[in-house]
Amino acid sequence: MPTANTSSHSARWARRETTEAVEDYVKAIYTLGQRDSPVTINAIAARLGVSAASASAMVRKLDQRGLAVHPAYGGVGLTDAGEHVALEVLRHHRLLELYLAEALGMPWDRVHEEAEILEHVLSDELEEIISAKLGHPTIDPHGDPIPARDGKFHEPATDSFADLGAGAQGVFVRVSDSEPAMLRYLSERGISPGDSFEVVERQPFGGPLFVRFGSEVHVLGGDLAAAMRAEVRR
Amino acid sequence: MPTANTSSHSARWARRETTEAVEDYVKAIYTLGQRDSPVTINAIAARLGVSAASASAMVRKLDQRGLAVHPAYGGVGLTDAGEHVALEVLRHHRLLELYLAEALGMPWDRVHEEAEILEHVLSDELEEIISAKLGHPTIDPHGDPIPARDGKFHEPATDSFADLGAGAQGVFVRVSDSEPAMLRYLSERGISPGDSFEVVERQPFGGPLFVRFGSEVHVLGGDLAAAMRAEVRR
DNA sequence: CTCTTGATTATGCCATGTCTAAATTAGTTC
DNA sequence: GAACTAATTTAGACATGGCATAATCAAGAG
Repeated sequence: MPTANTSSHSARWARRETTEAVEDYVKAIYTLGQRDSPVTINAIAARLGVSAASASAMVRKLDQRGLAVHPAYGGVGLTDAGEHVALEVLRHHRLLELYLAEALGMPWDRVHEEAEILEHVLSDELEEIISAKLGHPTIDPHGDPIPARDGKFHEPATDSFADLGAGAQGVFVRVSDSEPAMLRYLSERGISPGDSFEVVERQPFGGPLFVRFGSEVHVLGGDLAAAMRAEVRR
Repeated sequence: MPTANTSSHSARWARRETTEAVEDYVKAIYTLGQRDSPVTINAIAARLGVSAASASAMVRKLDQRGLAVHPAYGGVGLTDAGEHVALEVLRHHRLLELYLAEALGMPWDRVHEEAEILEHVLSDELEEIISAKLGHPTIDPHGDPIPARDGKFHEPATDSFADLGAGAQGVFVRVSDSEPAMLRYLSERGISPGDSFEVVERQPFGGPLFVRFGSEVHVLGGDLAAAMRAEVRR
């Protein structure tokens, strides 16, 4: 006959005072803010696959909880607390990706979605253990930095392949939102995050790119090129 | 403007058609059934820390979903499907415990609660990888069997220390419900799951037991003795 | 100054799971 | 076999968390 109103939800969330959805929103705001500022409600809604109304409502909650700031009809930003949450989730995500791939040998096109689940559930203790096992890495195999436990850090800017011109060189960093199908397609062709490339040629009128990875030249176009992101050497 | 009614809940549960709570109930029914049959609603409620009314309602749902059977006012049992779920969760749990302890060096008094969380989230793929990494173990370090991916298996009966008499010998298997505080207490005294023991003497009137682990004799009584479970050599 | 686009409310729905209080049933005792 | 007790089940609600649609409302573009 327990008197405490301990719903299974509260039991589940007792471990952390943010829900999975809250973490996803905060993460979305953070990553969107990396590229485009200000972050719009619509962008968040699109990223998360919800209606604008829902995003608006949720962002208000984040504001009330002190995780985000959004002046009416203005851009959405994160408070320090919100950024802290975002970085923690991001850290979890990248450590997990790295661990799953390196230590467990999980194929690269799978680690993302697996990490997407586990990132919300990873305890601080386990996070620490994993980080230690990996030798406290500061960048993941994509070349993306892993946030320190509490520190901020500089997330290097990336560009979509669709925006690159001939002659651009750099490192293929990731597929935006890590579409597994695209990752798989690419890996079947020997292209993996972390690979260096050079854009050999670009067809006009939004046409495909000819990109050299190592000695092979591949043709990339359409949604694929748009989704692929590069850290460009400038 | 997505039209599909894809709530974050459904998104979360799309990965598995059972919720965390359902899995907990099924697991509780299974483990309770190991020891005492029939399994009563009250026992489930107590195990899960909810009211009997809640347990009753939930068990009805399990019945409707074809995971459990419970004749009105009768004992609760699992269907094949329910047992399948229970064994899967149990398998997850034990593999995780083993992995966390063996591969990641997490202290024993912590692995249980960590596994309690992760067991609900472990994908089949990751489960398989972990199992392989561990060499497809069939028993966990407690001495408890790890269910095969689909097979049933015999879970050896365990007895509470509180029920043992002088002269009883066996292996200390686990602390019931894995109370971390008790596990910690025991491990500080050099007693771990898997250790062999012999009951040297037992004080009458529900008094403490004197139990030899290796060469040391320890005194165990009260809730501790009641919570400790042994696989007794008969 | 209108028009379009993005943002915000106003409502409502649904799913999960829980609780308390009041029946009801089953089992035990006299 | 009536009465009592313990276990179980209903009845009735509530809280949380999140989403959607429809209809306003703000603001910058022309």
